[in-house]
Amino acid sequence: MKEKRTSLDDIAKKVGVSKATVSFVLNGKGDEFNISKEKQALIKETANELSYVPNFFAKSLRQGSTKTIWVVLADISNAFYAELCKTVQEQLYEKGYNVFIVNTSDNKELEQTLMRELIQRSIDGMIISPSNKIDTLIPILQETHIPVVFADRPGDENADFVGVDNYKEAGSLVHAFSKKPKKLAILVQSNSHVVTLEERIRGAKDECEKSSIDFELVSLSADQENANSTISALLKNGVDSFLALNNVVALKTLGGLKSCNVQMPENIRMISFDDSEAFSFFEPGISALRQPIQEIGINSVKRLLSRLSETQTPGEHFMLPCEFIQRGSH
Amino acid sequence: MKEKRTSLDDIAKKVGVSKATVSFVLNGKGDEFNISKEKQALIKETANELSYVPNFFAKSLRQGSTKTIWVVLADISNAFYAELCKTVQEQLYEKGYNVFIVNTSDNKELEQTLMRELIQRSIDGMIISPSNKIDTLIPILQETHIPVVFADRPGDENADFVGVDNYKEAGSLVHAFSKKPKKLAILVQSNSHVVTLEERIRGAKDECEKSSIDFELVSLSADQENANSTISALLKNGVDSFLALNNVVALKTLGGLKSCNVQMPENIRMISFDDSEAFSFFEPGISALRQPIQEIGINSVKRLLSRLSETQTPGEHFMLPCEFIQRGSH
DNA sequence: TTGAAAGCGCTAACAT
DNA sequence: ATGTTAGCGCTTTCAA
Repeated sequence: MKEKRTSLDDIAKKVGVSKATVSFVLNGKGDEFNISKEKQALIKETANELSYVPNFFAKSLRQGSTKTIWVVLADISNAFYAELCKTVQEQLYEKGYNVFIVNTSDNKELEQTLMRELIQRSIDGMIISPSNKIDTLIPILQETHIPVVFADRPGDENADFVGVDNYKEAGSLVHAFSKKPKKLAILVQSNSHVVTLEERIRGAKDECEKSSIDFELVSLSADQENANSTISALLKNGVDSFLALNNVVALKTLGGLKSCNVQMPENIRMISFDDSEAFSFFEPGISALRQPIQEIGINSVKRLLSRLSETQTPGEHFMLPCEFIQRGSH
Repeated sequence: MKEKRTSLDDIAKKVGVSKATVSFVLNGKGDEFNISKEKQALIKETANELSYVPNFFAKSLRQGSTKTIWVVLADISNAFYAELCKTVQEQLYEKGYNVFIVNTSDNKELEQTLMRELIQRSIDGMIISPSNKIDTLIPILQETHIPVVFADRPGDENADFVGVDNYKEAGSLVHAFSKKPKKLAILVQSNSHVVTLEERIRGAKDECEKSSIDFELVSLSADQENANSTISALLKNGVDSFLALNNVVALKTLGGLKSCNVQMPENIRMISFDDSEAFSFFEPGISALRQPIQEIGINSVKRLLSRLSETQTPGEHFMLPCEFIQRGSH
């Protein structure tokens, strides 16, 4: 089966020259080494004939470098990350890099294995949204000197980061409702314990306390039926404003609200942290905070590339502003 | 800066043994080769101390194999593909494979470059949803004997394929409306020319003709304003049933319908080919054909793995059934 | 104008 | 029980 790939040597033998000559020609250095036009043509032709493909590993082993960047994310099925890595991919491709996306499914163990692989493969750089607490990653990352940019979820102080100020933005949303909330429900998913969400919670809470707004922090079940009854209970309990802290929760909240048949925005108001394509098609449209996903991607790449050239700059944190999209639900 | 990584030899020298011994120990074959416990411990310790990380390229070059699979997709920001590659990733990870996702952004040139890279890196296998017409890909793929499974979008007759029967499924949707359409609008995006969509169009058209249903094939602009006026014109034109041929178009259609303030499903009905998380939260819920994304993923992996072991089976096409989700819009 | 040969880091067959 | 050595396929210096 494995009818061995053609190697440089095969071509050399067939043409009757040395490996070196073939290597020169195939790497476009034929003229530089004054190899005769005819010989060059012959070599190229033969390479084609034998459908020669250089061995990437041999090449990498020899030269040490690979034009490869990894993008490591927790959950690619989340629209936010999908959009992010699409942008990153496009940016990097323009610069001649291969980019591989690796989905960790929020599997911390996998993430760590991956970090080791990263070093093994001596890739050029990495953009990551870590699901691990950073402390477990940093030591691994420090063994290597490969540039890493954290996107969306921050690393530590000394690491580059591009994202938004979740604390501040969440806080500001508390004041975005058209009527001051009598009672505000701050909604999250039951399982997730990521930094970004924790920051948003903290931001919303602090702001409520500062402005003496009555609030309740609520975990919504993954099951829609359960979520519905939670929402229903909240309504009975006097909640008139809903702040969903990410797009997944927002959709669940919306479902719950719909099942309770509320008047929005007259009696009940809601805002989502994270926008979604579908939000503008609801009646009323769902007002949402849009994160500058593309800008996050673009800036992550920009930062990575500058890291790739000048090695010794200290880590920087880039906080990009969000935009509040007013639709009708708030 | 590049303070050279520690190699096997460094450890060997420090401990005072040979490279081979170190290699054995570090690969867990210490006992097999009867290397003394103390020496083993010492070697491992030293490796740790020097924070040794094996060189992936050297290893691959030597052994020929990499436990690596590529998943190549046209557009990762499409929920369908995002879900698909999440499933694939999880399945493959369980089997001990590294999976890299590559997003081509429907860039055909990039896709071809990638195919070459694929061969260069002698990865173990690939799952792909091609954006190129297959004829340009097949010759490249045939140069190698690396197993490839086509998911969602088929390759040629001899290649493995896992997906759905777009022709048949689209046809059946024509009959799924609660009232026989007076006039049916078949909606697509203005730009996309992918096989799957073409099949769906063909299926819907043929079925309309067979059942003498008046229909119109409509390209919806990417711009929502334009899309809205298109929809409005259709309504004026007597269209009472809308069949959106993928999730993107469905959302656009929905927006248009909403802007026209129609009564659904009394006067106007709509169905989407492709489900979306948000559909159940509209009023009425959007009835949709759900593709078995997870099953497509699972079966693609299953097929790839069997290809990986027994080499010489002929290509097979797996057509998985879809499920019609009745909500309220049809 | 071309070829020989060293060596990137690793594994495994073959010696001791 | 451990060391020696021959490559894997490629690039590149040095020699001819």
